[in-house]
Amino acid sequence: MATIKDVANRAEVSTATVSHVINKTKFVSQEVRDKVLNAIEETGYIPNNIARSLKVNQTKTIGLIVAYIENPIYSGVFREIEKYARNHGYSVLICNSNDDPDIEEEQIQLLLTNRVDGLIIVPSKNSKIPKKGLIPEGFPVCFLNRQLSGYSVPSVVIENKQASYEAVNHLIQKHNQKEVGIILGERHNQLSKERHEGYRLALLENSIEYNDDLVIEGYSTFQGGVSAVRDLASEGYFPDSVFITGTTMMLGFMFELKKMGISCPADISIIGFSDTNMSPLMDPPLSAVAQPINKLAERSVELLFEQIDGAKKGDLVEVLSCKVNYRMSCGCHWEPKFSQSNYDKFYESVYSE
Amino acid sequence: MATIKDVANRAEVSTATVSHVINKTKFVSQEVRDKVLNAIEETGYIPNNIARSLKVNQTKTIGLIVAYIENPIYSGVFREIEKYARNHGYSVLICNSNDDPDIEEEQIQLLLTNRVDGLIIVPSKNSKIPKKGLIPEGFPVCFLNRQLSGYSVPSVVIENKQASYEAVNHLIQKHNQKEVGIILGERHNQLSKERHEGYRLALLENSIEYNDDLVIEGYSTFQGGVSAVRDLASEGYFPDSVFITGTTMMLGFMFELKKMGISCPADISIIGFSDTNMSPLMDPPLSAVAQPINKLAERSVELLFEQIDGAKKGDLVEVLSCKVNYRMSCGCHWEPKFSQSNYDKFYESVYSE
DNA sequence: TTTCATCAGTTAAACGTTTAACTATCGTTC
DNA sequence: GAACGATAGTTAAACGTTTAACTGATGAAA
Repeated sequence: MATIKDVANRAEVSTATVSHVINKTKFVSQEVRDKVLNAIEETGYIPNNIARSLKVNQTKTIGLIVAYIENPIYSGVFREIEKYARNHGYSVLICNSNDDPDIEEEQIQLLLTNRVDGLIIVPSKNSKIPKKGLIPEGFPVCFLNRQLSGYSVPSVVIENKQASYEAVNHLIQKHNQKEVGIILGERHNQLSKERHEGYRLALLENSIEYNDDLVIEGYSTFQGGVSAVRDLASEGYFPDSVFITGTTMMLGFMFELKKMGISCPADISIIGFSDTNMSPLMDPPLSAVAQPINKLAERSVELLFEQIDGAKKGDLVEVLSCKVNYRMSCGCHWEPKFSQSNYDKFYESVYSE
Repeated sequence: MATIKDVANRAEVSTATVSHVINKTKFVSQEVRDKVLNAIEETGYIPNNIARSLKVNQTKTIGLIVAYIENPIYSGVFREIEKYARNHGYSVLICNSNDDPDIEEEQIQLLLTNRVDGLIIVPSKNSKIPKKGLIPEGFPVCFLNRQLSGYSVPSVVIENKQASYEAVNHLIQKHNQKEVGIILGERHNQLSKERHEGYRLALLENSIEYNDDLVIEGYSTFQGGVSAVRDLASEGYFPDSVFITGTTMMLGFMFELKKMGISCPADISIIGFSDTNMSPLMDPPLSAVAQPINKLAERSVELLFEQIDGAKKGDLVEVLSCKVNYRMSCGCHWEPKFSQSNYDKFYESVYSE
């Protein structure tokens, strides 16, 4: 493969001149420039970014580690991060940790060894990233969507409590629901705690007594959603509405509901967490909390870039608020209007094969 | 950041020795090795893969360009490719072309400049990758899922005709359907042509007359699926079954069906293309053609590695057969059995937040 | 005519590794 | 004790760039 030397020889100039025309770092006369450009054309020269990176000590690459690339949230986040990064002249090296702390650690190693300029990490659930030793002091890092305490690393997360409050409050105020249940993943989990808090707050503000029987752990599984329906039914009374804090559980819940002949939203109102592109197509179209994918991506990259540019961010936590999309599963009126919406465009492109 | 020199100084050995203990390329006495290992520990040395790549002239990185990372097929393919690559000591740089030929070209440039050792490309729909000039002669490349003719590049694709034949034949033979429709994307499109062929073959073999009124273009859109229902209904007769060759169209079709009060599978049997993890959760659980994601990923990486190791592959086309998963939408009997299946595991992990 | 700034290009060191070629030491063997 | 092979480490060039420092030519000002 041709090098800058080959180009220089062919154009009968020095490598410095070639470098300068490529990078526009110094004025080069039209005549010489043309010679160089021709030589590049003729030799099929492709600049070697590896050599460049070595010399300038930066790779213009950022590393991204996500738990599951197949989660629409993360594939969306990746798409946005990559777009944003590319617009700023950066590439992204992405790794899939499978939520495995060991793989996660290995991947951090790998990315550091490849000298990425910064790291955006969705920490794995049982992350054991050492507080020091693995990642050099002061290295640009940003946590995404999940925060880890005790690190001097900024994170950008979503406002779980507010989202939960909003959804539950909506059920109470707009649909006059008095018995609202909530299906959490695992109660002790940080995310669940925050969502639980928002739930309690909404009850409190509407002077509804808290009833722990209506709080169910679904362990984020389909089966958990199925069981939740049974649990609620066996309590003798069935709540008139429920806020389900996970997509999997929601699917299980809906599935079992249908099986038992309980109709939504007639018999029970539902709001889910994590609005996806499937939501409007469900039966009934699902009302759900939408995570601000774009903002999540944008802010994390920005926080990273600021660090790359030298700013210290400490353990700053940036909290992004969520929007709840109300469709039919909570009892709202909603029209699909697919023809004018962008669903079509989305599906056409994304699911076209 | 510490370099190999710092380590060498601290351990009071040469850089060559340090290199040898890191890479295990030469015997080093226990005593010296320990000194080096300690020095590495003490200096917090992280090997610089950039420098290494420059020297050994390979980056142990492969480039992957997909059309849409959010398409579950491609995020799945990516996950598998990354896993497979990592097991062979390779990283993967992935780019999202958005099916835009210009972005695609730019990204190929970028990856080449970053000296990836090989390239796996899902060509964009209107790909204008130049036959020569952009990618150096003999550079390891593999096309994935879509093939481009006229290039000396191997590809791995799925057997569309066979899949289509199988699905349609199933409708005819198992469910005794005489009028089977097919919804294609665009008729002139290569994929559609192949699927169309499989459809015709199935009819022919079962001595059913071909009727062009039952072949509908849905342009791979949700709206196209909606229209297809209306078109078929307006023909006066409604087919008893239909093979829908795209997820988006299938969603639109199902949506409109429900709206018109046509029941599936009682009134109409449906088989879709592209089985996803949503299929079993649909109402009714969807029968669909499943693309062999793992094989697709594995074979493409293998083909690439063989080229990296020096083999010439020409324009070899590797065709992978698909499996049709028969659930309820075609009229088959099917039991969810979620508790024992791996759906739960999948959803638990992937959609947990 | 001298001085000196500007211009357009060159020289060569440096980035952090790898690795072929080399060296010094120590046993063996005859 | 000479010759030699094995062992364990070192030396230094090379990979393909960038870029500070340098050079030589040109022309304007004093």
